[in-house]
Amino acid sequence: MLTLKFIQENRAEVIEKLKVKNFDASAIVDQILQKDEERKQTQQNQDNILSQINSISKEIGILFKSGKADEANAAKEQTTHLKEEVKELSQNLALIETDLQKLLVQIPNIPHASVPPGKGEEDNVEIKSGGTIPELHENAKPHWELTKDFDIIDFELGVKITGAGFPVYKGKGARLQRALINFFLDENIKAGFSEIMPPLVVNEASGFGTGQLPDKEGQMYHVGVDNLYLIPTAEVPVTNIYRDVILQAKDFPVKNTAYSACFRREAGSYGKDVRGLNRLHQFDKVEIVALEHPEKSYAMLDKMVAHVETLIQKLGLPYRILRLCGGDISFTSALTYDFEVFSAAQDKWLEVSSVSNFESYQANRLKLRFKEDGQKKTQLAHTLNGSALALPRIVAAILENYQTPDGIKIPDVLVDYCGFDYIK
RNA sequence: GGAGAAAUGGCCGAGUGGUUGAAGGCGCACGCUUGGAAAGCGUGUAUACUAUGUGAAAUGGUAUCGGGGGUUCGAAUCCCUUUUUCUCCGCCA
Repeated sequence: MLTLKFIQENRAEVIEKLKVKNFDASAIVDQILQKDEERKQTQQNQDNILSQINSISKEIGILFKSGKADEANAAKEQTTHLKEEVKELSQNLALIETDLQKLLVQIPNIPHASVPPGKGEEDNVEIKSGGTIPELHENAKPHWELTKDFDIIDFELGVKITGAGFPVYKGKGARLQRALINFFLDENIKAGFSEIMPPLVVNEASGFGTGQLPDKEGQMYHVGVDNLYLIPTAEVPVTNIYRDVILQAKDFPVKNTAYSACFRREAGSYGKDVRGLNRLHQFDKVEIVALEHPEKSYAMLDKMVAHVETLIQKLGLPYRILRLCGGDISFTSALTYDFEVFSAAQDKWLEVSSVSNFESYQANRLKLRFKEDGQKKTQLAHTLNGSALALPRIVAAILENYQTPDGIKIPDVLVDYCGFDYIK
């Protein structure tokens, strides 16, 4: 979330810039500013009274020590009405603070100046493309037929065991999966990210820290008995490593990568692009997460985008990079680049990565701060993350684009990881 | 799952109702000392909100001793609750 201070000092700018995200912040910003005034007033009153009580208490202590019990007992009575006042004020203050919090959480992150205006995905701006779209043979098939023909991914079996959207990877299909995970992790490590194996379930505080809670609650699987959530992305546990942490400026950049299974309920998205591997409830993804100094976070974003691009290039897939418009960018992001690969048999672009700079929006929720050398003041760090990469659609594109009349050719970089060069 | 013990600052560790944001030590920073270093000496060393205020600073108030709640004029200290850790028992990949 945005900091109160920022909203106070940049009221007009906040409202103006959020228009790019098609969000009218004016009413809510005013409510926030008003609530905060209330909060300050109430807290000042409370602090004053507490201060009085504290000093009376000290006196009482001294009186008792010097044997003046009578005077001490008399002093006690002074505090009774003060205590009542404090009780009321603190209850009030708690209410005001929850209200304020609820309001603050409703304001999306400010989009970066380069975010194009727009309503939806049709307004995203293509900034780069690469690779060549293959010419497929006559009998080319979409991946959901290929997976069946070669018996490498079994969707029906997943339905039996769990439900729709939980495929079972078999034989070379499973092996390809593992190969991709290892390939991505190794490449990320070479690019300076250090590997993390995080928990796959997180608590409420972590869900809040990265912005999934409270608003996207319905998108996560919830383990009710223990009040835990299955992670929708490794971003959640990995970024939360740094919740309530104060770094030194010299610690930057912090770069982590993690493979995890990801779980998404995808409530409300049935019926649209859900065939085969296009949209799953459980899928594998390798994530990169970076923490950076505010002055350097956009340079880091560029590096991350360039790195993700090399992964796709090494796999030999046709791709394009989009700068998301205000209508398509996420609530918490300031600037996002999406990567899409072209899946030839479906004749369709599939999103395989989303690389974002959240600036201090997540950091504020996380209380992730840093200190400049020798400075006492803390500042919020910037957080960034991206997929590098999400597997299912990469697999879909590999299967479709690399299919030949003789079977599916494995991209060169994966052959050693797979231990085979064709799926026949 | 059952029984017991514990949780204090960057770390170790004292502290069972009264000027305790918290002894002492370590670490760290700065200064003195030195040809330089070590040792020694001195000073400093949490976070948030807030008031006054500044070029920067500084000073005051409030809160925080795992989390939440309570008792009390006053809580690190007493009570309740919750989480985590350790030990023992049970179960188990």
